[in-house]
Amino acid sequence: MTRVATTLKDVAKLVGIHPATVSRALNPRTAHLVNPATVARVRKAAASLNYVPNPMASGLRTARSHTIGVVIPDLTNPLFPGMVRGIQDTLARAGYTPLLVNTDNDPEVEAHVVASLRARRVDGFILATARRDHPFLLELSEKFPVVLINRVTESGQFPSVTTDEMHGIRLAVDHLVGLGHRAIAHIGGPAWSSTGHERAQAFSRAMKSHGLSTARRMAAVDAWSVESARDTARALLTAQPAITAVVAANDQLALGAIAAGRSLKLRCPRALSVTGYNDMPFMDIVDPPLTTVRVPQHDIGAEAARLLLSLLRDDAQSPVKHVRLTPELIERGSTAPPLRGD
Amino acid sequence: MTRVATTLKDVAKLVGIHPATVSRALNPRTAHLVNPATVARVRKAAASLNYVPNPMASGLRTARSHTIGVVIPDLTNPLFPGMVRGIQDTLARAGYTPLLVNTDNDPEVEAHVVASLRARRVDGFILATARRDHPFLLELSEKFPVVLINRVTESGQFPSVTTDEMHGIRLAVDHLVGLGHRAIAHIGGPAWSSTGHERAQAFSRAMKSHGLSTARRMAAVDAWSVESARDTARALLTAQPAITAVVAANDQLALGAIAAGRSLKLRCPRALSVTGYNDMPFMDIVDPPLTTVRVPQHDIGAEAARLLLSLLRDDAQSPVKHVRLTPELIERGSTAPPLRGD
DNA sequence: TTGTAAGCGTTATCAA
DNA sequence: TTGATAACGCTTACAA
Repeated sequence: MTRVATTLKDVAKLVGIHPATVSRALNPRTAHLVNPATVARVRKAAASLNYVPNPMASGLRTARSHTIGVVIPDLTNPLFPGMVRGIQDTLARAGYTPLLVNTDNDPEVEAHVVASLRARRVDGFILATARRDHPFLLELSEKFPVVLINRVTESGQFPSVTTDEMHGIRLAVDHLVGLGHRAIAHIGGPAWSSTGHERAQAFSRAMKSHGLSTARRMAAVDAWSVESARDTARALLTAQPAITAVVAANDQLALGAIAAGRSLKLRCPRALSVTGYNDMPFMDIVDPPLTTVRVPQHDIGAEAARLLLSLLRDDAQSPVKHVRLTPELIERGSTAPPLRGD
Repeated sequence: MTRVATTLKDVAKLVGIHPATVSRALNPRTAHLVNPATVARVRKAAASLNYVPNPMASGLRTARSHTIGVVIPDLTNPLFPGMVRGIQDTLARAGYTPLLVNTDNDPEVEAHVVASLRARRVDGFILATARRDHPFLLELSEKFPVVLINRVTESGQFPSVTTDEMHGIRLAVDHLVGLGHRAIAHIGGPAWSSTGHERAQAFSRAMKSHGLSTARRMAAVDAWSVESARDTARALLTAQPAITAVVAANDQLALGAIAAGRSLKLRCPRALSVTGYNDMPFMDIVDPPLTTVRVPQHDIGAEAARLLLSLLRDDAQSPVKHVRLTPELIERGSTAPPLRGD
């Protein structure tokens, strides 16, 4: 269990030069300052000794950890692993390491984990926690490069990577209207959620553009869970029996809506069509296979990482960038023409 | 974007004492060496300045990063997020940070990511990559505390956290036999996989203990994927039409077996019963709901982290520990009595 | 109980 | 083009 780490000094001794020169030779940004022949000898010696720079030493000296804080609600929510891999893959290629933490959608936990990441001296943050309030976001962004995932603020003042929620929800609504549905309801996300909020707005507009009413057909859940959606959808479907289709704000809520329908003898898709959002893994083999709006999870993560890396490079304050990706509709078995129009 | 970090020196100046004393006062392991009154003053001053120790500085000095390398095949495989959260939650409480990397089941990638974790000076490793060969495992374990997840070596020489595969597979076989099945097949994992290997062995023994034959009823897939399982199961079911039930080595393979049966007009569960292994998210709402062996994902991760932490504490070489957790059978809709015995 | 001082492995500044 | 040196912030003998 002995840890023998070779250092710059060891390499220097082997080559017979000063450690500082070894440092310069090995660092791509300073290698041009040193005699190419020496660089070659240093490289060879370093390789032969399995020299690997100590990131704690260089981090201490340079005040950069080459580490990025990644804050998500919950890794076991199937929406996130794809995004996290996009982040990991992209950061790794640039020599950065993500430090991943979960908030469980609890603002206090979020404050705590962000503090712990700051204690770890991360160089920047990727935040995938889509709350509408953002108590410490402004302060954080003054001190660190921050990229928001799946979430923007009203002011658009923070760099972000999002999908076009308006477009995604419109795809779902258009699809249902195309099938002949008129009485379409929305099961929205929790009130504190920014994506939930946006998708509800998008639903309103899409319906309006078709000249359809949303009155008494919009409900919001307490939590992004199948159970919460089941209760909410059940109440809504009971109160508004004319409803023939539901646009849910994400896949879990769609599954809840389908379960609610089933409990009311409204089989999906015959008596009730339901669309989801996200296209989580296995949504193609649930019963019935879920028609849903697919968001490019890996791409979102990759773009967020790229954006943050560019922020890390530019000391100059370039204008705040927003990357917007386009979702697509995946038509499966949970949607069908209504039994009868109304 | 100015980074102002307070240091020990700042705190010392405020209190009017030497930085070394501040260090001692703030470190729980040395606080007893310092006057309680001073400790109190230091704590107050540190809090007022928002002092947070710089882990790069202390890490450089102590040669410990308080960081753990966690190596998994692929985060987007639903088996792993639960385990990772178990690891994260447990390590965080002990002040350790996991560094998560994926191998995509590629030994070369694995070698690369392990090297990058060593470069980052992790204090130990949790390896969830269940290959039967282990080229660098011995060397790695000589230099670092290592805990294996979901995998043991024949010699049992490395600390590990596993589930009782023998028991889990037996639960599935007993369940099917109890339903009246006799011609039970096994769709096994890839040849390189240690869990695949063990579950196949477990299947053989469980069948033997019931006096049932496994001849020509065991196949292995090329990869842990639904597609690979579909092809393998299709071939097996075509060649051995008497088969009435399949024990799959994991949930994906079970889904593939169900799809294969469907393509052969063998509806699950009426004409073909299928069991899975792991109980991934949403296996309760696929079509049909999957009967499967549930492994306690979060617990596995948590136990692995605990075990590694204990290794980190004990310099003494205590005997190699193996934690074995017990899986349970979750009976759902993919299993039923056979149409007719044989 | 506290202070002193050295050093962990790098990088950056300055001088040669 | 290279060498010398100091410093990053912390911990830990050792001395007082």
